[in-house]
Amino acid sequence: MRLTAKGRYAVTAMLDLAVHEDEGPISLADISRRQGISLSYLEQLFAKLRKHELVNSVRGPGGGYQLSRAANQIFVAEIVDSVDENVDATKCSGRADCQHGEMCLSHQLWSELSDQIHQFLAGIDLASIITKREVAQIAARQDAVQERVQEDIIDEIVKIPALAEG
Amino acid sequence: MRLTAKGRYAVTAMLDLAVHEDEGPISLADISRRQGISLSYLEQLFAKLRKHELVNSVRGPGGGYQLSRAANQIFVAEIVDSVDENVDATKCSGRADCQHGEMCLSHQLWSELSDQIHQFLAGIDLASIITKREVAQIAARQDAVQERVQEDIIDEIVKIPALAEG
DNA sequence: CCTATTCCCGACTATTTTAGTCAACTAAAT
DNA sequence: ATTTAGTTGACTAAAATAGTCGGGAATAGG
Repeated sequence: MRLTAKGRYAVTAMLDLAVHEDEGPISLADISRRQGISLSYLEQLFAKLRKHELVNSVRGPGGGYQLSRAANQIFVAEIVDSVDENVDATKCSGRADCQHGEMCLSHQLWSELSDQIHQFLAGIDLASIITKREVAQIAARQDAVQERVQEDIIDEIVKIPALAEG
Repeated sequence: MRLTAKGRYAVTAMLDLAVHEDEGPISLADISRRQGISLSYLEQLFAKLRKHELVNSVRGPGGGYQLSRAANQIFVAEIVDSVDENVDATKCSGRADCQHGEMCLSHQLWSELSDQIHQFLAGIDLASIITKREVAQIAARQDAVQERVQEDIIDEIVKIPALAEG
């Protein structure tokens, strides 16, 4: 799981779509103007969002993009994953200098951490972000999530194979 | 909050320090060898970790780096923040095209999300990652024992004449 | 049909970040 | 003194990010 400005742009744009959901298709030009993201860059991002079926497109005058599902069925993790195209995965599987295990340990520790962040973002949908804008509500709900997630990560970490000597 | 390979390297290196905590100062050369990170790149990362007082340095032969605090007092979020040097903050504070508010809404939504991720990582310390893993090793060993016992029982069962099929 | 709008697509480019190199230097231990 | 190892800064190659450009193709309205 990577978190960069690219993902933020995508989530921002999707939030814009969700907010203006009832106005019919929203053109990228509108999003560009409202969110301060260049049109061409939005085109690249939406090509990926469309490929991952998070949005539908409508061509022609009055056309634009719409959410492919209800806003409460689209989760932040999906959006970030769509535009980040994460390729690397474990990164040390099958590598020679990973044989003595210590390196794999760290990789896996990070991987588990990353998975937990992913789960965290997989639990947050666009609608909940928009409708529950009161900070206290969001914070309270996510504290509960956070607690569970932290227990989970410990559970996952204890499954990691033994560490080689220093 | 950004999550990239850079932060992963830093966390990996800090985990290495924590694991070998009782061996005195750990040289970057050791970490480089064990974790497969280039020495010079580690130097850059540790310059920042040192600046943020997450590690202490010891010069000369037998020198190296040590955690500046107990491993259970060093949290993943601190490490990531140290090497990422996040500068941008709100990014739209005081900008002209943010006057009509809509852009600021999205920025703020993302900002809140980002804060939650940060809080999540701020709750995970190095020690909890490592100590729980040791518990796991014991558990894994016991699992292995239990497995063998079960196999033995099955071996015995198949030898019972009454169960032999015609 | 024509035309404006808008998505669609690929190639291209500039900037920034990542990751790493190199070299010279300082501190300390033997 | 010599060796080990941190400290610093300048430099570079490669990748990702962010954006540009130019042409398409679909479609609504006239």
